[in-house]
Amino acid sequence: MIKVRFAPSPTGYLHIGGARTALFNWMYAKSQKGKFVLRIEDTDIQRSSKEFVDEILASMKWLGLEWDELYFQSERFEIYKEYAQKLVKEGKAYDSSGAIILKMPKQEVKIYDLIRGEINFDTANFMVRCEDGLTVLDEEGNPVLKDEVLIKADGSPSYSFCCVVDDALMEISHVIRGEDHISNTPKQIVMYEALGFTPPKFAHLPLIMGEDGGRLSKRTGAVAVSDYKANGFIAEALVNYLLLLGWSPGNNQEKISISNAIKTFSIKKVNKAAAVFSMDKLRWLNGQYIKQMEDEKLVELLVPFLIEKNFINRDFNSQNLKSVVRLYKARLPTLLDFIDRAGFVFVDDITIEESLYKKYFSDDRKKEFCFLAERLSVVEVFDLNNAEQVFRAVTEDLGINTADLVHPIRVALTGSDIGPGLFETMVVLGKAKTVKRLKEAFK
RNA sequence: GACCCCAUCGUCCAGCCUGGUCAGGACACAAGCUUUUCAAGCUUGCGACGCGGGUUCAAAUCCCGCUGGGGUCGCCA
Repeated sequence: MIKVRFAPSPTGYLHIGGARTALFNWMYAKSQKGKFVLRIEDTDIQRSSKEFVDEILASMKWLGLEWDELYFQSERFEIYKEYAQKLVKEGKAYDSSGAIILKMPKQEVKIYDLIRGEINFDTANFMVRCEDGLTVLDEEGNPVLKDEVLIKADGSPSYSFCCVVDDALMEISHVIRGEDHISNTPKQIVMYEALGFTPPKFAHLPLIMGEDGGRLSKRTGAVAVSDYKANGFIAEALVNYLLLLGWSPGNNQEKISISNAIKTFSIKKVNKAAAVFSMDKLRWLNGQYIKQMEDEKLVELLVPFLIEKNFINRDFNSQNLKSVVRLYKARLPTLLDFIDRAGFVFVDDITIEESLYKKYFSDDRKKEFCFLAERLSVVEVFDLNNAEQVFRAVTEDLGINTADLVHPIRVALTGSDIGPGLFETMVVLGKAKTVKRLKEAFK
C-alpha cells in the first residue's frame, strides 16, 4: 500500500513551494491508488497558530488536494517521549539537562532517492564545530560527532524525531519532500535504525526559485497560495502551472488537468534541477483557463470580487453580468483584471484621467456627442445592431470620420482608451448610462 | 568553509536511461495579418546543449575534471 504525506508547519501560510510538494505527493498517491496523509507539524507551540492551520487547510481544499487522514503532532507528544525513553533504556540515547539526545554513531549512510538515485553520506562529517569553524577533537584526536536532539529541554520533541516516529507509525511508504531536506535524511535514517524501523523510500523534489534566481520571496511575486486566490488566479490554472514545474507528461502539452496528469504521473520522471517560477507564464495559463471556462462558472468566480468592490450586491442581474463577462473573458490574465477593466459598467460615474482628457477631448465634440446621445435615447431595442446603425448614421449625417468619434466616445463611456469593440461596450453599459455619459462628457 | 544536489533557448519543459532525425514545444520578446483602440487568434522570426578532456565511426545523450548555480550545517520546521 502506497502512503504518502504532506507535513507543513503552521508557522506561516501555505506557500507556493509547499503547495507543489503537496501536489506531487497527492498526485503520486492518486496515481498509485494510495493514501494521502496531511500532518500538521505544530511542535513549535510558540510559532504555530490556529490561524495558519486554518489557512493551510483552506488552501489545500481550494487547490483540490483533499486528504485521507489528518494528524496534529501537538497531540502526539507522549508518543515521541515514549520512543525517546526507549532509546535511552537501550543505551542509544542519553539525558542531558532535561533533553534526550541520540548518540550519533560513526557510519556510512546510503540513501536511495527515487529521483536522484543513490546518495552517500558519512556521519563522520557531522562534526561539532567551534565558533571559529574548527572541529572539536576528543582525547585521541578524533573529531567529535554531533549528537541529535530527540526531545528538547522544554519537553517538546525535535522535528527530525517526530518526523521519523510518525512516518514509521503512520506507515508512510514514500517520503516526497523538497530538496532542502536531503541533508537531514541521513540523520533520520540513523534514527530509523536506532528505533528498529525500516526507512521509507525517499524522493527529493527540486526547489522552486524566484525570478531573480534566489529564494522565492515576496519581492518576486506572491508566495502564499491564498494570495493567488485573492489576486484572481484560478485554482486549476495554478495547479496546472505547478505540476508542470519539474514534471511533464512528455508530449509538450501545456494545458493539462490534474485528473489527466495522474494518469501518466511518474515520480521517477521528475526533474532534478530547480525551476524558476514565472509569473508571466502563470498569468498566461490562467488566462487560458478563464477564456475556456463556462460563462456561468466564470460569473460565479467573479461575484465575490464584485461584491467586495461594491460593484454589485447580492441580487444582481446574472444575465447582464454574463454579457459583460462574455465580452471580456478572452482578454483576462486574472479575475482581478475584470474588475479593473469592466468596472466602468458597475459604477454610476467614472473619472477620466487628465492625460486621456487632453488626448481625446481637445477638440470640442459636445455637439456631436449630444446629437448621438439624443438619437440613441430613442432606440427601442438597444442591441449591438441598432447601436451600430445609429452610430453610423450619425457619423454620416455629421460628415465625420468613424474613428474620430469612436476613440473619444470609448474614453467617455469607459474612462479608458483600450477595451472591446465600442458597440458591444455600449450595449453592455446599457442605454441609460451610455446616453448620460455622452451628454456629460464635455460639461 | 565542510558536506550534499544540480547543469538544453532569458524562463519552463521534451530529447538523455536504450549514443546516429536541420536539438522540438510553451512563456516572454520582435515583426506581420486581422482591426475601431487594446486584448484574443493566426503566421513568421529571435534564441540553448556552461567549459575542457576522454570513450566511440559517431556524444546534448556514457565517463572524468573544472566552472557555475542551489541546498544544509538550530534544543526552527
